Amino acid sequence: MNHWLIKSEPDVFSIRDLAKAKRKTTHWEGVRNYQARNFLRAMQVGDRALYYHSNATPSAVAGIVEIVRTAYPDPTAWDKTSDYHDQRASPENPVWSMVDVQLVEIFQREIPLDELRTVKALAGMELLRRGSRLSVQPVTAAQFRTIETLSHAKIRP
DNA sequence: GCCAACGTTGGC
DNA sequence: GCCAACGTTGGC
Repeated sequence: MNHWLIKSEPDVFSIRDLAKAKRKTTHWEGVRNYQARNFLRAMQVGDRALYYHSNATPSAVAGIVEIVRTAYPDPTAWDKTSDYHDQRASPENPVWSMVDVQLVEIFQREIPLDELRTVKALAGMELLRRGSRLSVQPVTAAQFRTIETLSHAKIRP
């Protein structure tokens, strides 16, 4: 099982929106970066991902989701009315992929970015790299566990 | 709203 | 293949 981190702007689709969705599941559409797409394609059913709120106050890891369907064509790519429309895409040549994710847990306590930066065990995280903007990225099992544990801590460190 | 860092595009 | 111009991401 692999671990991941996926970003969403809460103004667009927050983890609470996911909690309200049918079966607490959504299509992870709109990824338009090749590196991120390739990580989507590497996801397996049962993999877990940290749900990160970007462009938020504060930006933070907000919870955990599980991959419940592996990558398949993202139809918003050839939908002219979609914000995610891409000229090059068509049903015959989808170009972009999405997976389905299901809510596992909303953290009792979100872990803000500035706190993540203080945790030694997380020093190698892609998210924390200067200038990093990758919206789908792998995390190690140890990094995943560290963040999960922080979210359950009763007292702020 | 600003702007640094990044990815993509397209001229050459 | 280089690289300048451009558009986007995302922290602040």
